[in-house]
Amino acid sequence: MEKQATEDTSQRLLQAAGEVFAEYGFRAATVREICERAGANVAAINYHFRDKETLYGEVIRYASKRVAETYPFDPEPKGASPEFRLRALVRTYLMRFFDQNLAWYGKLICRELAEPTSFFERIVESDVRHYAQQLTETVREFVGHGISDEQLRMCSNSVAGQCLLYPYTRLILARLYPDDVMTADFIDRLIEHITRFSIAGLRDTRRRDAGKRKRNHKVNAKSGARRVLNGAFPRP
Amino acid sequence: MEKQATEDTSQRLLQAAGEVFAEYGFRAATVREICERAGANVAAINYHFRDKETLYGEVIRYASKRVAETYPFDPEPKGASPEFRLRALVRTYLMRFFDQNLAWYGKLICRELAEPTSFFERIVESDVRHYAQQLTETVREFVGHGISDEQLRMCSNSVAGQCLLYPYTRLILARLYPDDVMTADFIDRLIEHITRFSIAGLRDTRRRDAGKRKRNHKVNAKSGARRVLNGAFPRP
DNA sequence: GTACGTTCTAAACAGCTGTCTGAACCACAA
DNA sequence: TTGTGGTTCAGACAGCTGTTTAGAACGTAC
Repeated sequence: MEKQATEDTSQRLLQAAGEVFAEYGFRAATVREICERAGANVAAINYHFRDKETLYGEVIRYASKRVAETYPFDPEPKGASPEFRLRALVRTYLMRFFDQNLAWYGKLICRELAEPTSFFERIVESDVRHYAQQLTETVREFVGHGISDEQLRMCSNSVAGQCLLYPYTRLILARLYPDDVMTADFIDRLIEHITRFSIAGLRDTRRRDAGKRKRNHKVNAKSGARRVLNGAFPRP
Repeated sequence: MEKQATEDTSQRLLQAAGEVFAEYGFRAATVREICERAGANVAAINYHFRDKETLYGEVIRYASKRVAETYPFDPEPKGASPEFRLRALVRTYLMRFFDQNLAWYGKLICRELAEPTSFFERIVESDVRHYAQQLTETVREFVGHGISDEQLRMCSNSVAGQCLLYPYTRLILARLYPDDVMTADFIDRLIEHITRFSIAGLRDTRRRDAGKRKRNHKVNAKSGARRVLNGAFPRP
C-alpha cells in the first residue's frame, strides 16, 4: 500500500498546488499553504518533487494534458462546414476556461497568457500554436486568399479576443453585469453570439478587400521600429 | 528648496514603483527594488507614503489620472456618426495600453483587469464603467433597440475583447507573430480592422434579431446557478 | 552662534519564505 | 525477531520580506 499512499500524496500535492498557484500566482503562492491544503508536511514538496519550481512545471504539464484530452482542438472532421468548425473552435476555447470539472486550469492558463513563464514555452506553447493554426485555417475559409497575412492574423485575433475577454476579465464582468452568470445556457448563447458576430466580420473583411486587392500593404517592420521581447520566457 | 527636493523623491518613488509594480505585480515587487530604482533609501517609502500598499494605491491613482487626461473616453461631439464614435473608442482604448509615453500604466491596468484589487474598485472602476457605458451607447446605435440587454452586452464585449487581446497576450503574440510589432502604423491598421470587423458584426446582429424579435429569451440566472464573486475586491 | 523642522540614512527588527536535516514511522521480507 | 526501503514528520536553517528606529545632515529663522 505504500506505493498507493505515495501516489495519493503526490496527487494531492498536484491538486492543491494547482488551486493555490491558480489563485495567487507562482510567486505569491506559498509551499506551506499548498502542503496544508494537501494535508501533507512542508517537506513533502521537497521529497516528491524537487522544489517549488519543479512542482509548478508538473502542475502545468498535468493540467495541460488533462484539458487537451478533454477538449481537443480538432475533433471535427475536416469535411465539416467552415461555420461548424468555427463554432466548435469557439466552444472548445470557452469550455477550456469555464468547465467546472477542469477547475483551476482556466485560471492558471489565464495567468500564463498574460505572463508566460519558461514552462509555458516548454509545455503549453505547442497547444496555443496548434489552436492558432486551426483558427487561422478556419478563418481563411471565410476570408479567402485575397487578404494579407497581417489581416488574416487580425481576423483570427478578433475571434480569439472575443473568447478570451470572458475568462480574462471575469471578475470585473461579474461586477459590471451581476446578472450574467456563467451557466451552461449562457455559454451556449455566448458561443452562438461570438460565432455569428465573427462570421459577419469575416465576410465583410473578404468583401472589403475584394476591391482593393491590388494594393499590397505588407508594411514590414521598419528597421527603426522597436521589437517586443522575442527570446525565452522568464522563469516563474 | 526642501519642498522641491521632497516632491522630487516622492515623484521618483511613484515612477519607480509604477515600473516595478507593472513588471512584477504587487506581491512580487519588493520595496528594496523600488527604492533602489528611485535612488532612495529603503525607509523612503515609509516616510513619504505610509507603506507599500498605500504607495500602490497612489501609483494607481496617479497613473489612472494621467491616462484619463491623455485619452479621455468622450472627447467626440455627440453629433458625430456612430462609426466615427466607435472608431474613436477603439483608438482610445488601444492607445491607453500602447502609448509609449504612458509607459507602465498599460501593464498595470492589464494586471488589475485580471486581478482587480480594492484599489481598482476605489479608483479605476468608475473609469471602466464609464468606458463600458460609452461603448454600449455607441453599440446601441448600430444594433437598435430590438435586441435583449444580454445581447447588447455581448456585442460591447465583442468590441472590447478584440482590443484587449493585444495588451493582454502581447508577449505571446510577439512569439507567435514576430513580424507584428506595435508601431504607430500597425495600431492604425488595427484600429481600422477592429472598427470595421465590429460594425459588420453589429449590423448582422441587428439583422438577425429583426426576425425573431418576438422571442424574448431573457433567461435570468436560475436560483440554483452558482454566482461568481460579487463583493469587494481583495486587498492587493 | 543656537534652535527648529524637514528630509535622509544606516542599521536593526520580527515575520515569513523555500529548503534541508535527521529521526521516526510503517509495511514487509528474511 | 531483525533488518530494509520508502515515506512522513517536527524542527531548524539562511535568506529575504516590509517596517521601524535613532540619529545624522540639511537649510532656515532668530
